[in-house]
Amino acid sequence: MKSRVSRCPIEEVMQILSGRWPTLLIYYLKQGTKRFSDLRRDNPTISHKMLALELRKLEDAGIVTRTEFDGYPLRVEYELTPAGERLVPLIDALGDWWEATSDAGVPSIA
Amino acid sequence: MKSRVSRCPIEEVMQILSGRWPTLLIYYLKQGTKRFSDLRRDNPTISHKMLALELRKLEDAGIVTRTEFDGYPLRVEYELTPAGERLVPLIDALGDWWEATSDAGVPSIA
DNA sequence: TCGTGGTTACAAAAAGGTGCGTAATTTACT
DNA sequence: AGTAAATTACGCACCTTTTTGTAACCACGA
Repeated sequence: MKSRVSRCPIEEVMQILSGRWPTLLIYYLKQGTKRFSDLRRDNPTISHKMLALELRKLEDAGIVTRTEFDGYPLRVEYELTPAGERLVPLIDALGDWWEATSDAGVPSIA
Repeated sequence: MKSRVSRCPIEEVMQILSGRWPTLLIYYLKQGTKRFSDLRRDNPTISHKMLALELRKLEDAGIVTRTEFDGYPLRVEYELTPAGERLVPLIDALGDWWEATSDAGVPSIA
């Protein structure tokens, strides 16, 4: 999804949150500051390329901060911004909604 | 995104809502019952293949109902389920969040 | 030589677009 | 009256575009 079709804010958010990783990364980052390698350990199936790309996307969107500590082994920390923290409950609400609807069986009949 | 990496409900919702179309279709369907061709007119850049696929996905997820009226030119109507209507405010909240954070300028400095 | 946090190039996989076919009936034209 | 064409909501096959994975490389030190 490289370009937008409307100027709607909803489409813009979905452009950022779409895909497997963004919400998962936010989920792990709400536990606190994480380093690149921490996030790779948290979900081992992401490739380092994808992790780098997704983190950049979240950074550009103002959801995470990237802090580089220059030193010997080179250390970078990722953390949710205040805006990112405000996003967390909204994502959780989606998860809750899904749990509720799938618990209710087939909603098209009920 | 064909398979899941965890059993997390958030990942499951994102599997359904990811991409350009799902939220847009829900947006138009909250205006009321729509037919296939209505939805194509609402957003002209979707192909009929994509529209059919996305509608099936939303149907399987219990977000929309598909009602087939068999007749001469064949008529099918799509409508939000109660669960789908409960989802609408959550999506709107994401849009509002995005508007608020992007209005605030660059959040990484502010 | 390994670990850190990447970038780049190439390849594989997935997503998406295009156009054709379909069924049944109305309408349009001759 | 007979024929052709249009409508509706797709499914299917083929092909292009986009996304993602893989692997290699980088610098810097312990």
